Amino acid sequence: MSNKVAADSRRRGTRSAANASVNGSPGHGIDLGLLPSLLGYQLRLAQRAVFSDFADALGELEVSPGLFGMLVVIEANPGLKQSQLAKAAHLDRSTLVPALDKLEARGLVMRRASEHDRRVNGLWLTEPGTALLKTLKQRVARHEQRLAHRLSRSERNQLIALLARIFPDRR
Amino acid sequence: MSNKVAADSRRRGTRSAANASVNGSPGHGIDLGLLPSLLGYQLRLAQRAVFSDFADALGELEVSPGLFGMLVVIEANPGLKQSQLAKAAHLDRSTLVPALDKLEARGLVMRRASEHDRRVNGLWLTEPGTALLKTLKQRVARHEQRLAHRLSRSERNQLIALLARIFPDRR
DNA sequence: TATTGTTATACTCTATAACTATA
DNA sequence: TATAGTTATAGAGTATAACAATA
Repeated sequence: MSNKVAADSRRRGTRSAANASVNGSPGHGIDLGLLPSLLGYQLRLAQRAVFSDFADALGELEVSPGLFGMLVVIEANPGLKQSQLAKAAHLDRSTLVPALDKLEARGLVMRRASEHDRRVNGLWLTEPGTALLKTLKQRVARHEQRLAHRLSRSERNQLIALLARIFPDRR
Repeated sequence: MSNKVAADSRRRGTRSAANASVNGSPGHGIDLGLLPSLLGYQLRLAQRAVFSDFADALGELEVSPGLFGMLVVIEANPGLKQSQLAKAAHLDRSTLVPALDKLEARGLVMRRASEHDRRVNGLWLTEPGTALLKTLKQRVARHEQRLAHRLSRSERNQLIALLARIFPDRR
């Protein structure tokens, strides 16, 4: 059976066994088969590494990548409504509620009912929210540097460009 | 404040507003600020797209990327023990238990107690498990093709290589 | 009727701690 | 004592369905 895997790999112009030792793959002697040749697999590992490093970088500030993104988007679009933020974050509007509750409870974000349409909550950063975000951005910048320290700037830019091209149109 | 973001972007040699319209970013007119210039953000979006396409590709077979990976590794390492599979999959050994329960309940995988050390379960694919995995691999190959249809083969290979280089040594 | 925010609920994925049976 | 597998439990993160207020 593993010759079948090898055959598949040969056809694709990759070699999984070789990959396994070249690849950042674990040194525990387990054969990962075709996994290292799969985009989805590499993406999952890379994201795991990135999230873990992000958490280290922000440390005691206790802001997840998702919450950081929300702060950035609110700052860039003061007064936007929850449903707009949900769409920008690719989240259901019900999913956003507890996240905003958290940000509001920490005094970083304000919901303010619209005067024109009283169904709507506009979202603003508070002054402490703006201040914290400034610090967060500095840490995130350092995190990005650390992450990509094995890549040249042009490789990093190319990586981002390649990633951005993968998305199916629908998403 | 958004001029600050722009300044950051300028310093980094990227332009987030331009990115936002070039990037597969949403057409809902919300400014994503510096997010599109961040590796972690692009990685998250790319992984979302990949997982969704993976699910479509495997459809009624109802096998997640994680379960697929386990089947591949068990096939490549017949008889490996649970703790080895957990390590290869970057999971706690307790996390593996319900996943294997599922695979065993579906008749795809067998746990067999070792004769040498009765604490150990060796893992094997069943005959139906091997047969299903063959089908899964075909679907995954098509999924990978579909995913990367905007990239040339060399771009795809380069993307995988760049991703593999991001990992911090520790992981 | 449709939209906005909310609640209740549930599902997936993951981890930690404590247990058991072995070694 | 240490290891392998298991259980109980909990915490993110996410979604769907139904609701109240408002348009």
